[in-house]
Amino acid sequence: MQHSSSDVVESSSLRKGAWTKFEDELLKDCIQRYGVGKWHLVPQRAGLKRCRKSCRMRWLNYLNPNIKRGEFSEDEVDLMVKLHNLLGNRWSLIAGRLPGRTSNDVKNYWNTYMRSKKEKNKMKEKIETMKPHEVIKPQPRTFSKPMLELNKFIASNDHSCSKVNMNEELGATSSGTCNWWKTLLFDDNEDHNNHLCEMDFWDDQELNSRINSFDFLESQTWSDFLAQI
DNA sequence: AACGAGTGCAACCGCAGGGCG
DNA sequence: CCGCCCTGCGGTTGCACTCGT
Repeated sequence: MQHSSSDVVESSSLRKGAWTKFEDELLKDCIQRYGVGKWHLVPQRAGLKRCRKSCRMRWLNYLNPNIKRGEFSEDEVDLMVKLHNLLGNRWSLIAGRLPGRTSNDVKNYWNTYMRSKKEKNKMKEKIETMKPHEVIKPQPRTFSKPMLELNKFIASNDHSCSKVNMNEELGATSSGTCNWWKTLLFDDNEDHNNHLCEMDFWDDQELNSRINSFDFLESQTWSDFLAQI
């Protein structure tokens, strides 16, 4: 993909780095006067020596009055984790379901969150490797069954399975048989195979609490949810 | 007080995709 | 259909700040 000619022109003699208060004021004034959009016109209209991308980013991630500041609440983190399990690194989509949060916020938070989580896992791993009698099980290198089931689900275009259906399915197979949706109950998607092994140790209470954490799907079907996305 | 490591987040960069002539 | 332009997204970087030694 070639860069547009405007990008090349913009890159010369333009300011970079941190925004000053004065620049912020100019940008705010411009947005208030002309509204959001037409970013290629914003630097000229505002009298800013910044590229259009920089202006857009500054507005969307910082100056926009709808942005919520401060730490993420437990609910927000919870929802973020679930959405990430469903959508992957689609930060803008995830941010779209977290009112007042920007994709940059979500992405930054997630990277921090994942970093601390990985370190925790490393520590856990270290402790586990200290066991003198450990037996190392070979890990399957192919797709796990749940992922294959998910593919079938997507291919079949039957997205009508609601939380109720999931619970019914759980009731039928809670004894350890893998169901594709179970992988969505994890807090990350780092390694499904490891999770599947981990799942075998869940008791019914743990499994039910994971299922019930899907309350945000209570009133909608999967097709509703996917359609919204 | 000084310094280095760690952390959080603003900002940049490259690219993909859609609209339009 | 093709090429150009614009917009927006996601990965990455860099810097300021905090904290521990």
